[in-house]
Amino acid sequence: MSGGGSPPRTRAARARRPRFERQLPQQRRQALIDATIECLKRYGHDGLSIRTISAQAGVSVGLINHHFPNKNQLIAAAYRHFNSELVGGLQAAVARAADSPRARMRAFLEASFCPPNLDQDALAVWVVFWGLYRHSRLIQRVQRDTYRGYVRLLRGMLAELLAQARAPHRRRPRRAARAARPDLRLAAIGLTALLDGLWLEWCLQPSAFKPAEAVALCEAWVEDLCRR
Amino acid sequence: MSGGGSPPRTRAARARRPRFERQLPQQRRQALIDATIECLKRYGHDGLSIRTISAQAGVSVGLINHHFPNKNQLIAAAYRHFNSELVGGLQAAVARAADSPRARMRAFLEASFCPPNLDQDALAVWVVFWGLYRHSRLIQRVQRDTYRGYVRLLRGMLAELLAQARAPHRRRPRRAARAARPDLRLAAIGLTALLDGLWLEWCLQPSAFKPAEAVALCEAWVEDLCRR
DNA sequence: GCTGCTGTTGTACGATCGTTCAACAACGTA
DNA sequence: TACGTTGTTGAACGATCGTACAACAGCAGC
Repeated sequence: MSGGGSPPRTRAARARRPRFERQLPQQRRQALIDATIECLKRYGHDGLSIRTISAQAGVSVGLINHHFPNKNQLIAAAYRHFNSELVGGLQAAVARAADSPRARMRAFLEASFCPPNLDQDALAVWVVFWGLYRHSRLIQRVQRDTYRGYVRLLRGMLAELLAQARAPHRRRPRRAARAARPDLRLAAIGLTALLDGLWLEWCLQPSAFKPAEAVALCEAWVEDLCRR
Repeated sequence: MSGGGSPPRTRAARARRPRFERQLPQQRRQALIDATIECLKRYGHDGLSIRTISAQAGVSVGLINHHFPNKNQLIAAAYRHFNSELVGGLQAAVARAADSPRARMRAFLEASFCPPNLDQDALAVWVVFWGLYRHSRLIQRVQRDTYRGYVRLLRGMLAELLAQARAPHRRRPRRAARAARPDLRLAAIGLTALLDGLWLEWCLQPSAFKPAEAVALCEAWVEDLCRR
């Protein structure tokens, strides 16, 4: 009770309680991006308001326009961060795995069907971003930039698996190599679709199946592909 | 100049140009629902405004609240309509097909990968609805009601196919029948995922592959499933 | 032609939106 | 300790949002 509740009078006492803390632009920008994603998780599309985000970040309404030219740029930056977190996490999981094509694929699939990727809140965030895609060139640009890394990762693993599955046969080496190209393209499309579809389905209704079953379905698909 | 531009004076002339046309509530409700979906296609989430929708429908702002208790109810009604159009269209396509499990499945897949279902605008509409899902009990209710019909349709076709594939073998009839249950469940989950994922992928990037390739990927998946 | 009902209009209201900007204040520097 | 830079605040602005409501008007029935 010795002055804790009453406003301080001396300069020293005032200095102990600064009304705000200055931060480096880089840190503050990241904090605003994190707040944006948190608001999306909590309130969906309605969370994309300057006042909601600034309250979540614990700053005033004017600060956002000091660090970002406008709201759309902040949203695009949040989308970029969200995307790179996903791709980076998957790449790290693959890098941690054993040095076998099958083990790498398994690590990729298990990371895809684990938190924080397999999360209902995460789906809610993705879906709001997708809803902005058609009418925002900024979002389109981010999507184009980040999707490339994802496709490259998945295609690389599929190519390894297919090469390994075909190598032992040693039949028609030239024709097989030529025919493998369109197969790889369609295989990547199919696996991506199965993966995304299962991920979507689980998030919409987590009780429908277990994550391990989703991994098994994907592995069965890859197995059938290699056997063909 | 004989009175065409000047305002009419007689009652008969006035009667020729009624300022609006009264309609049955049922018709007007449907027109408002159609306008809502059209606005979603054109403007995305920003199209979900009373003024945008009423302008699209060619009515005043007040009319929406005369036919719907509030905006959310209109959106939920639009979601219900959009869902039933999809499921109804697929059911009709299956009903038109030849009386063979394989032909029915093919009709279902081809209808899934044809306009008006395979449409970038349609995806934009779906995605906005999904973005509302988490925080709107109305949307959740509609989803629950309509998704049932879709699952039943797809499960029925898969069950036919699996039964036909296993019947000729005539082996372990009892154990096969018992083991078929979990297979059917997982099969429906997997096919739904592949279907939705491919549909999503095509809408996001139509140049990536042809609709026929998507159908082929699904049929290959079903074929592998029956062979197992 | 008149009346009654009800579908329809359009203004009005309070709330909230994104953005601007002058003033404030934290903190490195001299 | 005083100064200057600049991250930060918060009131204010005009625009737009969803909804309410009183007045209007189309059209059927008498």
